[in-house]
This record gives sequence, C-alpha cells and structure tokens, in this order.
Amino acid sequence: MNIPLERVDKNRWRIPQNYMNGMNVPGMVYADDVLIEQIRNDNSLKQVANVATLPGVVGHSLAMPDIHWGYGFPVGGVAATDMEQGVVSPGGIGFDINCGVRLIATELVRDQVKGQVDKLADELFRTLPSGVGGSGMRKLDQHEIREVMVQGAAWAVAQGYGLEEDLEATEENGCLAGANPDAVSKQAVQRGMVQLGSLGSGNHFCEVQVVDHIYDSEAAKVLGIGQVNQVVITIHCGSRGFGHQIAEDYIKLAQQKQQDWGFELVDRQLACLPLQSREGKDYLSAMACGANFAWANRQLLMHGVRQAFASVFGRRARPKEMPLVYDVCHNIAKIEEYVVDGEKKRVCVHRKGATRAFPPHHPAIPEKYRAVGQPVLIPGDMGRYSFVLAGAEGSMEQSFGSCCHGAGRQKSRTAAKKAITSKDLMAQLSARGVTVRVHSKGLLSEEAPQAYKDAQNVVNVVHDAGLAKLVARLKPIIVVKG
DNA sequence: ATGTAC
Repeated sequence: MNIPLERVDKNRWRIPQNYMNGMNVPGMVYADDVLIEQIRNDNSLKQVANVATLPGVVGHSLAMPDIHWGYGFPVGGVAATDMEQGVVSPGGIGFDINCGVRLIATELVRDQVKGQVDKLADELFRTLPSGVGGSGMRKLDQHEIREVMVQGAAWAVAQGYGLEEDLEATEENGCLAGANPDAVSKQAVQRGMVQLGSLGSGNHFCEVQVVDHIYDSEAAKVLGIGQVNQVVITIHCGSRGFGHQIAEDYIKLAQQKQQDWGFELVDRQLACLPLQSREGKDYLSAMACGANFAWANRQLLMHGVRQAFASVFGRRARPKEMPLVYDVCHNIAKIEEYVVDGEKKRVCVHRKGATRAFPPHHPAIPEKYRAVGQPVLIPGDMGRYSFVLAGAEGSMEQSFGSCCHGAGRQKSRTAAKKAITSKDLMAQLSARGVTVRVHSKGLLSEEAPQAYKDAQNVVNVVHDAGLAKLVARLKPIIVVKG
C-alpha cells in the first residue's frame, strides 16, 4: 500500500485529504527520515487515512512517531471529534482502556541496589501477580467493584494501598468523572472482580531503572528524578480483562447500530457511536469505569512495589521516600477544549497509544509541576531505555495536547518470536546488566528490544516538533513481566 | 491488549 506523503517539515508528513474519498480532514504523521521508512512498512498509514473519514473529526487525523498497526485506529493515533456532530470510536481508545504508565522515585542509588538485585527481583515477582488471565492482589465483591469503578485510585488509597499525595500526582487525580457502573456488563464485572492489582501479560511490566542521562536538570529536579544513577521504578499496565470486556461489548453494540445511524465506514473496526446518542454516552460512562479500574490497579501495584522495596531495603525505602512522580494514561478519550480553525471547540480527543502532554501553567497539572509542564512517561523497550519528558506548548497548537506513548512496535509478535529465542534474549539482557523475572518465557521474545523501534528516535521527534521536552533517560536493571 | 476463538 503506497500512501502519498507530503513533507511539511523535518518531522511532519501530511496525507492529503484528497488521497481517499470520504476523508473529512488531512492526516498528519510525526516522523523523521529514519522512522518514516519504518512506518511505511505496515498498514498503519492507511489507518490514519481511515480515521480521517470518521463523522465529525476535526483538525487532522494524527499519528505519533511510535505509530503501528492496531484495531481500526493505529496505535500512536490521535483524533478529535466535534462534541455535537461527532462520534466516539471504542477502537480509537483501544481494548486496554486506560493502559498507562506510573513512575516512582526512590532515594536509593545504583550502588546501594547492586548487591540486592536478585533478592529484589524475586521479591517484586512474588509481590506483583502476573500472567495471562492471572488473578490480582485483592478480590472484590459486587459492591466493592462498583466503588472502584466510580472512585478509581482514591478507593485504593482509602483501603490502605498508598498515600493521599499519590492522587495529586495522577492524571485526573486517578478518577475520570462520569463513570456509571450500570453501563458496564455483568461479564466485565465478573472478570474485573478477581483481577485488581495484577500486571497481566503482553507489553505490561514493572521495571527497576536508574536515571542514566539528564537533559533538563531544572525540570528533573522538580520531578524528583534529578540525580544520575538514582533508582526509579516504572509500572506499565491497564484495566486487564475488565476494560477489554467493556471495549468488546461496545464495539459489538456499535457494529450492530452502524446502519441505523447511517454510517458507511471504510473499515468495520472503526465502529463508532454518536457522542450525543444514548449509546455514545453509555460508552463514555463505561470507559470511565474502565479508566478508574486501571488507576486503582496501578495504585495497588505501586503499593506492592513499595512493600517489596521495604522488605529488601528496610527504612531506606519507606513509602514516603518512594513518592509517585506521575501517572499517565495513554489509551483514553477525553472531552477537552481547543482552538480549531480559529474557533474554540469542545472535542472528544481519542488518544490510543498517545500520552497527554499539557504545557507549563496548564491548570490540569499538579501545582508542584506547573512551571515544568505535565510529566510525560515514555517506556522504551526492556533492553535499552525509557524516557521522561514534559509537555510543551506545541502540543496545544498541533496535536490536541498529545504526544507519543512508547517506542512503537516494529515487528509483529509472530515475527519477533521468529527473530530470537527466549533463551538467547535472556542471555542478551543479562549481558546488558538487566535481570529478568518473567511468568511465561514463551511470550518474552514477543517483547524483545528488537521488536521495537528505537525509543530515542521517537522521543527526539516529539522534542524537536515542540510537543514535549526531554527531561531524563532511564535504563532498566530489573524487568518483571507476565 | 486479552479467559490470544464461539
């Protein structure tokens, strides 16, 4: 599939609106010369064009430099739809509702952890339940899961999983408004009741990392990650089977109703619901339940991390000395206001594999970070590095307050599995000084560094394009995975 | 991502 790309500047490529019948806006792809060649290799650019055909889409159908093929929408896609005329498309949020990333700081440095790496890895692996379909740290009854759906991370804190101040360091304070448990199916509830506080599988992980390079020492200091060799922890996880079931339920519903609403979609996977319809509002209410479950989930997992550190390092790693730096979601739809074609507009911003990146002084940013901008947490791959950035002004002008979310897959899961055996991968990681504890070795190869683009290229693009600013680079020393 | 298919 050859998609015509017009180069806009060093880091931007336009898919013209006349490329395909039915496009309501042009596409815009963020990539440099290296990344654009990798991106051309799958069908994700066609998906960028497909998204541009959605009813009520405004501005551009955007693709971040970590874009790759996904269900309907590309992963790494951003699209905003008009609140009055537009739709919400569950495939534009993703199956893992509020998949996201949480970064925890410590007062430890690399040398203090060196001799305890195996013990710490064992302790983390024991404390954080993982694996496909695995059950979580806390079983919920019918009443409790309703509270989780409405309260999010605050429920977890009230139950003793963490500190009050964790909430202000969480996007939306760990609770998306408008959640309605009655919009969630019994089946989703059944799946969710046993999975709170679990890591799952796939690309989800808990990593112990060290600050490896600092790009902006002032910003890094404000975020509490200002010391080279400082030990930090990243958790990447979402809403598990609960959010997955919500997505599946509403995609099925949307597909059944497309004809009634008069939609003729270029791809069945773009199934969508008018924002002003009963069904569209129900999806947003259910999505908020999924988002809140995910925030509670990451809150429990962070509690597990603090417990594991305390058991290994005692008073040198008490919860107060392990503050949450920030928690971002990268699979979500948010109602926000932007200037579109010179006019202020309320839109539904779909971020699927895309991180919010609000600039300095935005009221949604915790006060302590106001001058720096919203922390943007970008996991790379398990062998190389991850990044911390801060949102910048360009995101508000260009990308509906959004930037990339990770390295972006370069090889399919099947291709990755063929490229390297888990044994060879374990040896490679060990040689790089990375200690791994994994639930299923068979799945490890699918997540090999070789399966991903170089995250450094990805973050350089969003930095150069003015969407977010580089703050720090993190290197993994322990990886715990499903 | 996911009780990796109903």
